[in-house]
Amino acid sequence: MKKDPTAPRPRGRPRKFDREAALQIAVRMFWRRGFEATGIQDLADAMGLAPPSLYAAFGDKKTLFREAIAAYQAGPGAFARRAAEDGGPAREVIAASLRAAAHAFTDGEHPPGCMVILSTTNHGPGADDLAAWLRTLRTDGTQADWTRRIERDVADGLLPAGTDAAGLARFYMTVLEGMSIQAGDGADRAALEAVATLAMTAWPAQITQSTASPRI
Amino acid sequence: MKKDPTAPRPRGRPRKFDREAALQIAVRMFWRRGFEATGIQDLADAMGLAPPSLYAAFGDKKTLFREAIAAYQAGPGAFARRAAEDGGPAREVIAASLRAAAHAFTDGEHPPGCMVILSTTNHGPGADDLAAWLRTLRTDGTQADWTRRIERDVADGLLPAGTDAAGLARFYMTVLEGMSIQAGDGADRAALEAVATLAMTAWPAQITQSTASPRI
DNA sequence: CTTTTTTCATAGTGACCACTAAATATACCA
DNA sequence: TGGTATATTTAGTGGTCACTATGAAAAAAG
Repeated sequence: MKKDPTAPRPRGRPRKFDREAALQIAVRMFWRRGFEATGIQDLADAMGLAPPSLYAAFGDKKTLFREAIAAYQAGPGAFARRAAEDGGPAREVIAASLRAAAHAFTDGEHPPGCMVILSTTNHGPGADDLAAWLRTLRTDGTQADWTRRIERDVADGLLPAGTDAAGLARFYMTVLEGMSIQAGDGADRAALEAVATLAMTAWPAQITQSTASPRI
Repeated sequence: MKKDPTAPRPRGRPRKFDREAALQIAVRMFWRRGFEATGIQDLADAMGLAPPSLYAAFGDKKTLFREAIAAYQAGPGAFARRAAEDGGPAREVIAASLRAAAHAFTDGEHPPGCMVILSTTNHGPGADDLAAWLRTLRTDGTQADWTRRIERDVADGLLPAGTDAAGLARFYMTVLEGMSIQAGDGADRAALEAVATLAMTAWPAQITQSTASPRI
């Protein structure tokens, strides 16, 4: 991902700002204020550039916002994906995600809460498309992934047959979404961890490992 | 609350619109789009008035917003207060609140979710005061009320000594806040009721009525 | 050197924002 | 009927919005 020092330099005048650093500034502003309340002028000022340089580097405001969301998901918002990578049972994955969220939402280095959950909860008609896109990131992303993991555990006999996988996944997504608002309202790390722990006590009775059919 | 027909009519030219109906329109617009994404022009158009009439009747935008929040709390947002009025144990009050929320958030007559939770989650620097006010409505309102009820149940012996009342109240507020986002994302009434039911399974083991000291 | 390519800073564009000055209309009251 | 008080309509105010036309500056290529 680093740039190749042997690569030929581009032809024109080199830009005098760090595009990646400027993108991180956009992430933080959109994260804290949302899409509509963040102005191009605010972004350009914080990045130390004039608006034309911003437009040349990132395109229009919606394009920049989409890239900022992608950068969030690849960086500070990667906690859920990382928690899912070990491929363990759904209960472990979700518990780890909520714990990681409690940590990430209160790390002091970033705005509180999850950018995907918070940054278009309010929007005018001009941002309906962005709001719909973020909604699919929530429901077809994390929540659908959790649903599939729970279904797999039911198939494996780890959870009772008849378990409402979609409902269970929605409950934990609801908790994650609420934790984002709580973080914005000032809840500290211990408070969010307590919320996560309490939420996990709602998990259905697991079938003991001895009676469950092992996964191949 | 109805106007007295024997009261003398006011002196000047009577206004030709229904102030209460106009306020309800403002409630719905602020509820759906939030404070900043709702324009005075949009409000005036929807109410069928010109901006000066709106300013004469309601004052500036922030004042109208505050009145809209008050109207929401007195009307569609009164479900939590109503659920609390019977004065029963905290578990019943909170369970009833979540059930009522699942119903209210999906009644089809109003925007989805809770206005107090949703309408300033994104805001620019110009609305910091409104956002802070709504935060106090959440944390010092419903959440603090639930905390006091849980503390009372602990004192009454209904819940184990050492129960983290503030943490338990925060957990259920987190669920309520998440339900608001889920409602906006399209979760239907049955889905939200399932979330509420699942959340209540996290309630700590109650002490049986026979062993608990009765409330005077 | 000159030419080409890209970025830069200046200085705007029209559209919309919350909000209002001024004139007119409609009520009550003396 | 005239005076007063309030509401209404028209037509704006300055400010900010996202966005850009223009030309100078800075690099590589010839």
